[in-house]
Amino acid sequence: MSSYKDKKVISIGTVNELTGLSLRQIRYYEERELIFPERTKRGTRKYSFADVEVLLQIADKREEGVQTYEIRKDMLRSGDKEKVIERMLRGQINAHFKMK
Amino acid sequence: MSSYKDKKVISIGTVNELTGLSLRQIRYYEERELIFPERTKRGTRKYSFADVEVLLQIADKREEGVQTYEIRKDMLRSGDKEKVIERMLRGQINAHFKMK
DNA sequence: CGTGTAAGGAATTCTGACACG
DNA sequence: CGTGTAAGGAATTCTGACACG
Repeated sequence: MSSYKDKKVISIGTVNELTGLSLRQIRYYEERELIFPERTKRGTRKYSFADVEVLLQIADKREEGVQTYEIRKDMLRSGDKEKVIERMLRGQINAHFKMK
Repeated sequence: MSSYKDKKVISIGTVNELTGLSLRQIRYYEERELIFPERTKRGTRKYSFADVEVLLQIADKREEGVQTYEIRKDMLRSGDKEKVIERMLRGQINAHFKMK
C-alpha cells in the first residue's frame, strides 16, 4: 500500500529544487492545507514524492490564476478522494500530537 | 527505468533514522565504495531509497562479521551487476565532476 | 579495520513579522 | 491573497584528525 512514493523523507530545500517553488510558497501551501508534510522531532518538514507531485499540480493551478482556496476545493472534489483525505488526516494527526 | 526508488533526495540524517547506522558508518561505507550518494552544490550527501536498502544489507553483513572489502566483492559478484555498476559509475562520475 | 568523538565552519530550517497590494 | 525578505536562534552536515585496536 504505502511505498517509497509516500514516505516522508525529503527536506524542504530539496523540494524547492524538485519543484522550483520557493520555500515561502511551499510553507504557505501547507498553511492553506493543500499539503501535509511530517515533522521531525526538531520540527523540520519532511515531504514525500507524492507531496512533490501535488505541489507541482498546485504550481500549475496557481499559474492559471486559481486561488489556493479553490485548489483545495478541487482537490477534495477530484479523483482519489481517499488519498487526499488520508493525507489530510495524517496532517491533522501530526499537528495534534505536536500540539501545534 | 529510474523511478522514485533511485532518486537521490534523502539527507544523511534521515538515512541514519531509516537504517539505524551512525553518520560515521554511513560515510565510511561510502569511503569504502559500497555506496554512492550524490552531492548537492554545497557538498551535502543525498541518498536514494535504493541506497538505503543497500545500507541495510551492508549492516546485516557487518553484523555477521563480514569486512567491507568482502562485502564490496560480494556486491560486484551478486545478482544485479548492472545496478551495481550503474551506481558505481554514477559515483565515479560525480566524484570526477566535483573533482574530489 | 571499523567506528567514536571533539572541533570549527558553513549552510539549512524554523517562526513571527512587516511589506505590498 | 500570495509571496518576498530581514532577523535570530537552533540543529545539520562537512572534513580532517586523534583514538583504540
